[in-house]
Amino acid sequence: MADKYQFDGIEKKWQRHWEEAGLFKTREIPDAEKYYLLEMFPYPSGKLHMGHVRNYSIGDVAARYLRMKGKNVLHPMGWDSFGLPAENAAIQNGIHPNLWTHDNMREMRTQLKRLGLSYDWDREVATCEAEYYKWMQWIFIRFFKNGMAYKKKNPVNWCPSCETVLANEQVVDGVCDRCGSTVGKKDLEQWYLKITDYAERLLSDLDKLPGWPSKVKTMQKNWIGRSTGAEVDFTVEGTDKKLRIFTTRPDTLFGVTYMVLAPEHPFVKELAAGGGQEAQVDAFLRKLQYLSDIDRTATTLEKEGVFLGCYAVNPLSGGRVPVYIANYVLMDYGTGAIMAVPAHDQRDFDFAVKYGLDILPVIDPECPEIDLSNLKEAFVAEGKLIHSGRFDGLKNREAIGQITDFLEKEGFGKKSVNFRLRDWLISRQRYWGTPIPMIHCETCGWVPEKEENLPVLLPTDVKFTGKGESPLHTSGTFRETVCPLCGGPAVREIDTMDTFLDSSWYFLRYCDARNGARIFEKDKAKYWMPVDQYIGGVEHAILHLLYARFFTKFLYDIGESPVEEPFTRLLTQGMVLKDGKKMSKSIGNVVSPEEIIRKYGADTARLFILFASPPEKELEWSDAGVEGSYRFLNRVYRLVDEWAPALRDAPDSYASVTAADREMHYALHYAVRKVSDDIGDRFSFNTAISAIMELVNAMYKYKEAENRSTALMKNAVTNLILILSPFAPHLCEEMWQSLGHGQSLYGERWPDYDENALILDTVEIVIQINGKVKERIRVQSGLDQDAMIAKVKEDARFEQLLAGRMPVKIVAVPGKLVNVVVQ
RNA sequence: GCCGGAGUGGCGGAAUUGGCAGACGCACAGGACUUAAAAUCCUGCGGUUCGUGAGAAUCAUACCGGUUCGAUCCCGGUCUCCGGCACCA
Repeated sequence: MADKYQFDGIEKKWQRHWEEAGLFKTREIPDAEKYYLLEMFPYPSGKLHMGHVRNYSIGDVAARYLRMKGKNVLHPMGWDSFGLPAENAAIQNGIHPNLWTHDNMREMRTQLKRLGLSYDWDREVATCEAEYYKWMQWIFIRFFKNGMAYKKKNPVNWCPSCETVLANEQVVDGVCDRCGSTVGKKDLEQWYLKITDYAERLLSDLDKLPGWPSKVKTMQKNWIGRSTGAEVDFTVEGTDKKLRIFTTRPDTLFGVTYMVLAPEHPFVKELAAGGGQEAQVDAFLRKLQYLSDIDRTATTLEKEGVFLGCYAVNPLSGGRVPVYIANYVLMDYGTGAIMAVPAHDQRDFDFAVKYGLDILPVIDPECPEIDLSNLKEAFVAEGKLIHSGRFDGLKNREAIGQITDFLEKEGFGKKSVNFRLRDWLISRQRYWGTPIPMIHCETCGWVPEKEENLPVLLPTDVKFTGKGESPLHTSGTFRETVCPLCGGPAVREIDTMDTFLDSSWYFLRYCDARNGARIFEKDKAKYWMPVDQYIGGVEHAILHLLYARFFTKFLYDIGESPVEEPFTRLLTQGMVLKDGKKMSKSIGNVVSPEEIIRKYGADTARLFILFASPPEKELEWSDAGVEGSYRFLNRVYRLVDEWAPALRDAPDSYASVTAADREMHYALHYAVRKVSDDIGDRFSFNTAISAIMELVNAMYKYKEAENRSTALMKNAVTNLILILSPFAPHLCEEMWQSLGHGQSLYGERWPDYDENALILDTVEIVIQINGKVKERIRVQSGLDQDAMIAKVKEDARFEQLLAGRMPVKIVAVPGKLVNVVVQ
């Protein structure tokens, strides 16, 4: 007998067997209960890391378990294969992104297969393939035709030396992180998706997702950021112009002492004209131009602004207030203009102090410690209205509604809801992404490509210089085309799509991945959707998961998606750490999955990564822990190896005769129940594995017992292999075969357990005095409270425990304990 | 600043949410096997005090308080760490 099991041969043998037998291919079977299990597909960076191993091991255990429970499980895999790294490789090493990406996909596919993951590879998708992005373009055109995609001029970060657009992350302290030049703004036409039209539904439908972690739902709620308030019109003195502002605090309207417009507000030029402040305004605007969006909106940036030279009139109080522009007001939230109430808003307060503007309290804190005539900071808590005309004396909470109603009645304003969520800027001045299938014609404007002409293929004759706009403009063949409407000369959009679009609907495509005629057959999507369980990193809690929900809702609205919410249950797995830190090349603490698999095998890698920590928590990598998991699998192997010959011809049924038999019988059924519950209900894989370890310990003990039953041992070994098989599938197949089975164990059903086996004749109960454990006694099981108390009173040690004190009260918990309360 | 989450042995974690705190594993120690080592098997393993000893007492789930017969779990406060958002009017 070999000391250690030969994992390498065993694992490769069964991986080949599964592939050749097509064991994990999935069809729609109308009568079977479906289960769609999905892990987030990877970006093909080239090598699998431990985070992938963890993510896909979690999913695979669930998939294998559910199949054995008789579910028709869809478990697909694919590639989020457009993106910047491929293009950087092209710029640096001259490798075409397409080649680089496909090499990486091949490499990683091999690694995934080496982990023994039970995917249906026939449904594999890669977002960079024309057969996939064709439908991405089709969706975009649907967005456009439904008025959900629009083009808008917007300032982007532009490096004058590199001649390229920069992402916000590439602008550090106002300079280009590649060449150090000062980054400026350039107005470019960019495509947007109107995700804000869905803000309300994206928010309220979170309540329909009880299977999501509340943490993720809260993050999405905050991101969408719904605020209710009012829009109010202020007239600009001496003109008929109305300045519309948004406020969540209409109760403070009488405390407005100035107004502020965003520097980009369309009225700025006009209002500044003739006010005598033109030069200052101009200088201020020029200064802001050189700030990146990130710096512009940083809280640390000092509030700054200039007087526009004009005044506005408060519709309620009739008061005349100066109009400013300032860096702390944003054009793309609300109306791009605010009323400033320094007494009750800290930002306005800071600004007012700096520029010597009036501070007028209109809410009385009714607190003697606060001196309203000399505020040190804005008062933002509750109170009663003062200096507010007819609304004086109202609680400010009530005043919000009453003042809003009054504004509406008088035509000065209206109720309003605002979201923090912005429309989704999807244009990327990049090559390796889905071409936006739009064409610009001088006479017809922006026109979508005809659907029968899709896909708009990415050209291959482009240069990767890292300079200029989108590399697509260097293609000699791509840009020039004809207008789909009028047939006149026209040019194609050269920007590509944000890759987050590609990953916003791949789960739908898996339902019918090879369909060349449609995005997917709706019947097939109807069979599989929604995804019953989605598993991935928490870093996607906001963007990816929000975008995927948005796409699903849109596709639902246009009659394509059968569901409104894509993912019923969500598991966000924790990070894999080494020495308390995230594994990273720069720290040099990366553990390579390849090496672990070479040294210990895939089964050990899977087992360890699931045993070391619950799935949602961070996982501290431990080489010693891996050794432990490896030892355990060897321990199982030796046990089965020793017994297999004797078990082949042993009978299946047995009677528990000895005490050891009864213990073994109990341990077996306990383990089956525990593992079933832990995998099926709780996704608590670490405790499932410890339950299997306990079973193995019990079996080692039992095999030394006198008069042990071979039939009982056969039952124990058989069930042990079955319940371990989701975690260590290769070893379990091998052991299953060694018992004389000719077929894969993945044709087997998950074992049942017998409730009766878990009922013991006697149970140990605890005697407590005042809640402290004093004694344990064995009583027959099933006793009611009175019988338990009687048993305790009979016990020889009871009087001794009381030590002469009188019981005041006795509490009994059936099957568990009796607590005697004494003075 | 605002919103979440978490603090349990030397370590990873368990206790399926009010009922025996520390399952299972790692590390460590002792024993068996071995010429020896590795591997394997068995045993022990939170702290303090008492006892030669089987054992007994007592403290212990970040800290302080509360509710309860009983709190790792519920409530109030404090501290620390982690995550998200961050001039959103």
